[in-house]
Amino acid sequence: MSEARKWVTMGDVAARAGVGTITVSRALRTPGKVSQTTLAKVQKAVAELGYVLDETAGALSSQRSRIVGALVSTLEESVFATTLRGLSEGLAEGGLQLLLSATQYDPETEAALIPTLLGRRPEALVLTSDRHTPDARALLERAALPVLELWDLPERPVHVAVGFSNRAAGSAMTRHLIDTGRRRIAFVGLDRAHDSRGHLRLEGYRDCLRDLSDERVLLLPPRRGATGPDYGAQGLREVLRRWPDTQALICVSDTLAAGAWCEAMRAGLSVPDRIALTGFGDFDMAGSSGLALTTIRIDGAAIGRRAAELILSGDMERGTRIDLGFSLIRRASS
Amino acid sequence: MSEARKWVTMGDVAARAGVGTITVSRALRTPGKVSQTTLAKVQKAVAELGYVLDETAGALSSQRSRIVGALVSTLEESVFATTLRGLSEGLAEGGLQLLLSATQYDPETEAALIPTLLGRRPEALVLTSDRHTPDARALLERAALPVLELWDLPERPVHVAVGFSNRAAGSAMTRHLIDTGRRRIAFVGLDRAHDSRGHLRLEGYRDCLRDLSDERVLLLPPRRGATGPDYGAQGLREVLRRWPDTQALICVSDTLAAGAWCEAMRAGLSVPDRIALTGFGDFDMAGSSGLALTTIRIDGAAIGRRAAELILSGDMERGTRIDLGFSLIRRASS
DNA sequence: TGCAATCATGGTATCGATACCACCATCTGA
DNA sequence: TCAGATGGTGGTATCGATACCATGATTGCA
Repeated sequence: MSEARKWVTMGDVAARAGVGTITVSRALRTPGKVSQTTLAKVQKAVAELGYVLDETAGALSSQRSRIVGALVSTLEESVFATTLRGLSEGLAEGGLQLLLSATQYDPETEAALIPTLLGRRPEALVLTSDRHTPDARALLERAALPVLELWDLPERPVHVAVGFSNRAAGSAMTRHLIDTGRRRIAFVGLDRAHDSRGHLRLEGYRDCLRDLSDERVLLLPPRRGATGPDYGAQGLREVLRRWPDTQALICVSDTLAAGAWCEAMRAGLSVPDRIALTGFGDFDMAGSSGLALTTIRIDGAAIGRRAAELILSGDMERGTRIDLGFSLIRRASS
Repeated sequence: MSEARKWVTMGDVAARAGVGTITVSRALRTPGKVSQTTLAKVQKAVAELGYVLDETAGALSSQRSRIVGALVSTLEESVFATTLRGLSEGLAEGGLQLLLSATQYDPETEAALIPTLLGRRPEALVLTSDRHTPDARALLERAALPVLELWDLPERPVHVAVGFSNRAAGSAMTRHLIDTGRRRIAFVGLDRAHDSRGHLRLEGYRDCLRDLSDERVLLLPPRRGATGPDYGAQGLREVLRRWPDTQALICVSDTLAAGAWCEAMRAGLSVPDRIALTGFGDFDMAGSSGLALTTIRIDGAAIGRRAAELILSGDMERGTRIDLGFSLIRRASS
C-alpha cells in the first residue's frame, strides 16, 4: 500500500474538460448554472479520472464544513443508535455528514473530545451526554455554533434541548404499578456518578411514591466486566433478600429488567404474579416475541430527526426545550 | 442562535501572544520545538481567546486530514459498536478521528456514501459492509488510501481484511451439536440478499452436515418492522411444524436465538432437552445471568484495535487477510 | 577566540477549492 | 439600431493553517 498515489484535483479535471476550475466547481455543486454541453464535458472528465470533490478545501474557502459533530455517551447501548440513524438520515438530506465520538459516560472524556470536534469547525454540535464539566460548558458557550442536547431536558440547556423528561417517565411507571394494585414497589439502578438520567428516573419514582408507601431503592456499584443482565439478576436477589414481600421491581433499564426476568425464571418466581418487572427503553428483546416486558418507549429516531430539522432550518431560539415525550408499553411482565 | 459569532484564528492568537502564526502552530502541534516562555505566552493567549485549532485548514496545508472514514452496515446491532469503540480508541492515540456512516445493509447506499467519505480525503477507509457494487469497488481501488474490510475475510479483499471465517464458525457450531449427540439439526436465518455473512454461516453448517444427516434450512423473508426475536420465534414454530423431530436449532444470530428461546418457554418446550438452541455474537443477554445461550463470540473490539494499529503503522501489504478467529461459548442452551 | 552546530523564530509560498467581480455573447424591447 | 438584461465563463484573491527556507542568537568544542 505504500505506492503513494496522488489525489486528482479539480484543476486536473478542468484541464481534461478544457474549461476553468470554477466551471468544474459549478458543474458539481450547482449543475443548473452551467450549460448542458459543458456539464457533459465535465462529467465525462470526472468519470474518467475518478475525481471526488475535496471537501476539505471546499470547507476552507466557503467557510462551510458541511459537518455536524456528535458526541454520544456510548455506542454500545442501542438507545442512541436509533437517534444517530434519525440524525444522520435527516442531515444527509441537507448534505451534512456526522463526525462521531463516544464519551463512555465520562465528563472528562467529553471535555477532551469537544475541542477535537470543534477543530473541524462543524456547523452544529449534538450531544447525548448529559453532564458537562465547567470547562466544557464554557467552551460550548463561546463557540460560534449551535449546540443541541439530546435525550434529556436540562434545566438550563446550552442552547437547545430535544428529549423528554426522565423524571416524568419514572413517575409514569410507578403510577402504572400503583394503579394496577401494587404497593410494595422497589427500584434498582446503577450507582454511576455521572448517570443523571437514572437518577432522574429514581426521582420520578420517589415523587410518585411519596406518602403512599416506603421507598425501596437499590443502587448497585458498577463492576468491571459486568453486563446489564448481571446487575438485574443481582438486583432481584438483593431486593427480595432485603424486602421479601416486594411486589414489583422497577429497573432503570431494559437490560437490567431482562436479567431480573431471567433470574425470576431460574428461581421459579412467576412474573408478574409473584413479582412484576418493568424496564426502560423498549429494546428488541422487550417485545412480545421476546420477554414481553412492560417498559417505556422513546422514539429515538424522532429525536434524531427533529435535531436534524432544527440544524437544517437554523431556527433555534436560545433556551428552547423540545419535549417529545415517551409512551408506556404495558406487556405481560406487569 | 443567529448571532453570527466568528471563529478565532491562529492569527488572532499570534497577535495577542506577540509572536508569529507559525510559532503558535508549533506551540500547539509540537510544543517541544518552542521555548518555555513562548509556549507559556501562547497557551495563555489560547486560553483567553478560547481558541481551537482549525483542522480544516491544517488538513489542506499539511495534506493530512487526520480523519479515517468508516462505513458500517448498521449501528443498531451491537456487534459493530464494540468494533467501532476499539477502532476509535486506537485511532485516538494517533490523533485520528472517525467519520462514520451507515449503509443499512444496502450496497447501493454504500456506493453513494463512499464518495462523500472520500471527499474528506481520509487517511484510510474502514468498511464493515460485506458487499460492494462494481462501481464502488472500482472507486476504492483507484483511491489513494488504504481500505480495510472488517468482520469478514473476503476471497479477494480490496487491500486488507481483518476478521474471521463465518463459514468456519457455522461449521464449529454444527460440529459442537453433533459432538454432543444431536443429529437432526436445523438452521434458521434471514433471506436477505446482501447478507453474505449469514449465508457463509449456513455454508459452514452444510459443510459439516454433509453425509451425516439431512439439511433443515429455513430462510425467513424480511418484513418491515419485525425484530430479531420475532424472526426467532417464528423460526422455531415453523421448523417444528415442518420437521417435528428436530433436536437442535442453529440461529444465525443471538437475537434470533433469543426469540426462539422465549418461544420455547411459552410453548413449554424444555431447552436444551427437547430442543437445543444456539446463537451467534454473544450479546449481553446471552450471558449466564441472561438466557445462558450457547453462541459464538467474536472479539469485536480486537478487530477494531487491530485495524487501528494497521492504519497507524501504515504497514499494509496488499491482499493481507488477518484472521482473528472466534470462540464457541457453551452454555445451558445446548 | 573563532567557527560550526544547534536552537528559536519568522516570512512567504502553498494546499484545493470557492467568492467576487469582470467579461463576452446573445437576446429583448423601444 | 442600440441600451440594458441575461446567461455562461474565467481570472484572481481568499479561506487558515503548515512547509520550506532564511535568519539571528546561543552554545560547544578545538
